[in-house]
Amino acid sequence: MDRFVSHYTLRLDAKGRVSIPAPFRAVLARDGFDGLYCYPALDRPALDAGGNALLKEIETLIERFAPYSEEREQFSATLYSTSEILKVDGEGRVVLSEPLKSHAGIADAVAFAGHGHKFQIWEPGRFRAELAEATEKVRALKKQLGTRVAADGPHGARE
Amino acid sequence: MDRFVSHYTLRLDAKGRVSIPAPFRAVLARDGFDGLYCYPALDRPALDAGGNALLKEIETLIERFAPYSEEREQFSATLYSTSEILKVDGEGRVVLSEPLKSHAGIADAVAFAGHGHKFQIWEPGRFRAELAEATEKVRALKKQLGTRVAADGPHGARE
DNA sequence: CGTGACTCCATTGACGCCCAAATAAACCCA
DNA sequence: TGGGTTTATTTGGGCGTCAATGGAGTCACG
Repeated sequence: MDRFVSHYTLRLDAKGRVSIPAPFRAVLARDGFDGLYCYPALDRPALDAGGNALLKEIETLIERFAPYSEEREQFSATLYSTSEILKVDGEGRVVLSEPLKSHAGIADAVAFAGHGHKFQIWEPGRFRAELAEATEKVRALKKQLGTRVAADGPHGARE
Repeated sequence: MDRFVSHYTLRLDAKGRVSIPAPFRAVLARDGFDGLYCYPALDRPALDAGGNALLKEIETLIERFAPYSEEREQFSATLYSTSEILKVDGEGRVVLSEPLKSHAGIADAVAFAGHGHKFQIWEPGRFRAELAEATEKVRALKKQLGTRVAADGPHGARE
């Protein structure tokens, strides 16, 4: 599989390290990126993380704007300067920097949530709330769409 | 990695030296440029810095104007004449000249901010302000993009 | 001879790297 | 199906290395 799927909650150790869930590591390995590309999500208290696939998405986003345009400069400045490439140790762990942790309100545990080509890192409590809210909205949307739009996933219950 | 990513704040020592962040040095080494190409950013109180990739970008920019045109002469005069090639000592440090420091308002510390193919050098306080402002604008822009994207794709719902 | 700049060396603190224990999951066989 | 075993993953800790910083020595130039 080459998609980040499901979610996992893990604890930080005394040195601030967290294991990236093994299934996610497998996806990253296939992606071929050395390290973990990570930055604060723009519109929510979470971190976006991934590998080359995520990097490519960012580039595509930036290239929507004309070269040398103010918008483009701001996009590349914001995204590149707030991004970090976290090193992954031999056991598959990373250390989140202070800015990253404070953006997401992370203290001693994190929730990893798959998003297909990338995944997000949340403070576990906030993630539960976000998930509940998002589920509500999706239900409403689905009702709007009327017909069966498939996929109300079977794996929501996991922790 | 061959891009300047993330940002770092470092202090100048009594002799006015600053270490270039190790990750940035690694990118420069791969780029193959001897020294650090540096000039005052045109439209903000910061310095643009980099290696061959930056030099190439400048050339491309100048070539957009017709040869011998007034604009071209002015561009090349401005960019090239205000540029400096800073020497990097054995420990990876540089000394910023007075004109450079005064353009950016730098006193005893600097912030290095990755921009992909180049990086910028800021007075730390100003950088924080600039980053906050740029992030705001990017949020707004992305919101616009998001609505547009949602109309044509299956994964618009997630952002 | 004085001034400044560059090179070289030393300190300190953080970080990456490696090895080991504990926990949890998957598996196999009776 | 249940028990026991094996494997994989997560967690903990110690040690070595590297990066950031400060200072001293050396050379070039005015």
